[in-house]
Amino acid sequence: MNAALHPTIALLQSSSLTTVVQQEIERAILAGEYAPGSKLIEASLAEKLGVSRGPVREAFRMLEEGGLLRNEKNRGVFVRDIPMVEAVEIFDLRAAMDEMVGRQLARNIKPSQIKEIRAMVDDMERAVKAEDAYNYHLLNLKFHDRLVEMAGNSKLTAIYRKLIKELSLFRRLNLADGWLMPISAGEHRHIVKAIASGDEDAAGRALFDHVMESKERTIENDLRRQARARDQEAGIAVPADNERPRRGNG
Amino acid sequence: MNAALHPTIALLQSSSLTTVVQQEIERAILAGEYAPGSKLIEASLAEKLGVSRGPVREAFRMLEEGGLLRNEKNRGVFVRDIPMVEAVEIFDLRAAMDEMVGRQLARNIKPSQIKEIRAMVDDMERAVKAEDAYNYHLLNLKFHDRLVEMAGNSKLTAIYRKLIKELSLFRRLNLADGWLMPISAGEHRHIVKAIASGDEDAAGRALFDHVMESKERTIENDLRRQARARDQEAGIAVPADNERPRRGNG
DNA sequence: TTTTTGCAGATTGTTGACAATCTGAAGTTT
DNA sequence: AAACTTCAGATTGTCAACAATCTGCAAAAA
Repeated sequence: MNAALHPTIALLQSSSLTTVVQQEIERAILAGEYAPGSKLIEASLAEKLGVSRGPVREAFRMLEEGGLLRNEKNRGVFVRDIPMVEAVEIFDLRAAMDEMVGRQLARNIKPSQIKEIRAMVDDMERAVKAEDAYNYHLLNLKFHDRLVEMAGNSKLTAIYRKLIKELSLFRRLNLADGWLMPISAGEHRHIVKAIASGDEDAAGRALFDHVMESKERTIENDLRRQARARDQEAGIAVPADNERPRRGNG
Repeated sequence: MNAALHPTIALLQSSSLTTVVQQEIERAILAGEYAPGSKLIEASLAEKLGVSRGPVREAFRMLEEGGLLRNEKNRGVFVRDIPMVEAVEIFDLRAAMDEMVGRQLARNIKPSQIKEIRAMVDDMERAVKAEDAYNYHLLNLKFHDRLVEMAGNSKLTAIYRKLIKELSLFRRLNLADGWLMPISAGEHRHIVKAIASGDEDAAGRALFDHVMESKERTIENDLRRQARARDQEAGIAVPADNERPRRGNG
């Protein structure tokens, strides 16, 4: 009888080799094991994972549609390298989505949820004091993800997460900006306060502005980085990136 | 050497059997040739399209990720049937996106573009006078698509189009509401006016409200429909014809 | 030297075959 | 009659082989 799906059963039903491969490749990419621009070879991956090329190809098509890979016919698939303009576009989109989230939460958030996100902000401030940039980064991702999730729009949540994944391919943000942590942390506290106050406009604006600030920081960071690269290029030869596709204009 | 990709060459480079199959299935679904909930059989489709099952499976994975198909392991893929709650979520998301579009256009739209969208509204009003609901529907889609496109955020455009496709699987909106055309048309004229005035808030609100109105109409439509179905069920047995592609109202 | 041409190996695109699983109907048992 | 079992046909999951295409290098030509 088809009774209430036991979790183990549900797991077996959903996981085919294709989905397992897809998840593993996605994990590896997001973990930085395959750098943006690098090429993924079907046969090698298939062998490494102990499957044939079929499931690998299917996983490639999923990740391609998901925005993590780029495919050039007869040449191969590459980890996508998000250009600056696209990162900016994503930030603008995120800002609109987060504004929507803020307004929604200001209207409907429950006391227990307020408590939860306050605790997250506390965790982040602890990370700031400990100057633990990496942990702060993780907590920051979790904080925003949780807010979106709390807004209760599953479609929004799904798309938001996709965007975050793509943005994580924009490695240039590098979060070397450790000195900005206190600013970001302060904004987070302000966001929570605005949400808790129930003021839709304030909460929406707080989140919108926060994302836009983040965007500006990223842009400045990138400009500095480019300048530094140009300076170096004047003296030393630029170390040619490995495995860059030639004909690519993604 | 690597001169400006001749269009024909670019076409051949991008089109593999997988992509062709993917586009054809997508076209068929959006044209209503496969009803939501109906099952797609790999072998049949492969034979019909004159290819083997491999490319069909790869296309399935792409369309699955794209939100048009649903996969159940060992059972097959089905055209997704968007439930009411998800349609509502999409409307809410669209509203936020369209608001963003409105604000952006109010700031940056060019005179030639204003002229263009004014012409589109004129076309729609002609369709209203002719009581041509189908054509109005197409023009309406085109109008909103063009606005989003003009906003100049390609990521936003891509996601917006995906959402519209999914929404089109929510057949229940039926656009039997021919009598609402004049209202919708009036809102369109108001949107253009707000954009042309350069008032960000007004333009954003005009588009936001327009989408929300559309959402409300869809909900009411669905409630009426459910009520009707319940009435019928009291007397006649409900014909449960799943799994049958129907030709009909496109 | 510089450019062109022509392989040989590597890699992707496609296919058909086989294995695993599901579906539904018949028959069997209770 | 209702529930359980069996089983054949249909369908999906996976694999390995073959075909088409690309890449890089070396020989030939300018």
